[in-house]
This record gives sequence, structure tokens and C-alpha cells, in this order.
Amino acid sequence: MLTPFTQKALHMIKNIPEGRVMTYGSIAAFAGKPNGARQISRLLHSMSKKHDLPWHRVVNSKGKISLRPSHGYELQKALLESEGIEFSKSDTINLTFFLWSSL
DNA sequence: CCACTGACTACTT
DNA sequence: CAAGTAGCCAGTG
Repeated sequence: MLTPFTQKALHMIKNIPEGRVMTYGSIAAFAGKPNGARQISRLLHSMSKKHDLPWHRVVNSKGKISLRPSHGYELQKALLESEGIEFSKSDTINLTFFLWSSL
């Protein structure tokens, strides 16, 4: 059985529209755990396959991809760019423009 | 139940 | 700005 926090987090991830991203911390905060960012990573690890989650729309608080190169980093970046999200010179996303507030 | 892990974050050097 | 550290909490065995 998953906790309410986890279920809510899953719901929010599914609700991120194309061309927008959310940070681990924001998802966790909206789900009720301001410090539960790490749980989001676990969700993506174990639930992304079964729940058809847009995992690529989740980035860290700095607006950067957290995956290591050759471990999904390039794939995620490609998926985001195909949705219209732009990366700066240092591979960071302008969160003030692309961050999705869920409401 | 205990120990370990993790696609994190904020703070300090 | 980069590297190190402590706090965080649910999933898994």
C-alpha cells in the first residue's frame, strides 16, 4: 500500500503538461512533504514503468537534469527539447518560465 | 522492525 | 561556482 503522499505525488507528475517541468522539491511540497524530494526519485525509479509517468518532466531545484550522462541524461534532455523546453548554455532550464505550478 | 538506498536540497567551506 | 555535509523520508529486503 502506498502512502497518501506517494499517491498524490504520482497524480501530480501525471498532470504536468507538455512543455513544462517540475522539481522534486515542488512535487514533494505539493504532496504534503516539503522535505520529501528524495521520495520522488524513488517513485520515478519504481513506478515510472508501471504508471506511465512523464518522468522526463522532473528536474532538480536548479533546473538541471539529475541523471548521469549515459544513464538517461541525454534521453531526458532530448525528450524535453522535443516538447519545446529550452536549455541554457550550462544545460539548465529557466524555471521561472518553464516551471509548472500545478494550478 | 532495522538497515540501507536514493534521478534531492539547503547550507557551509 | 564547486565540493563537502547534514537532514530528510518512503520503498525494499
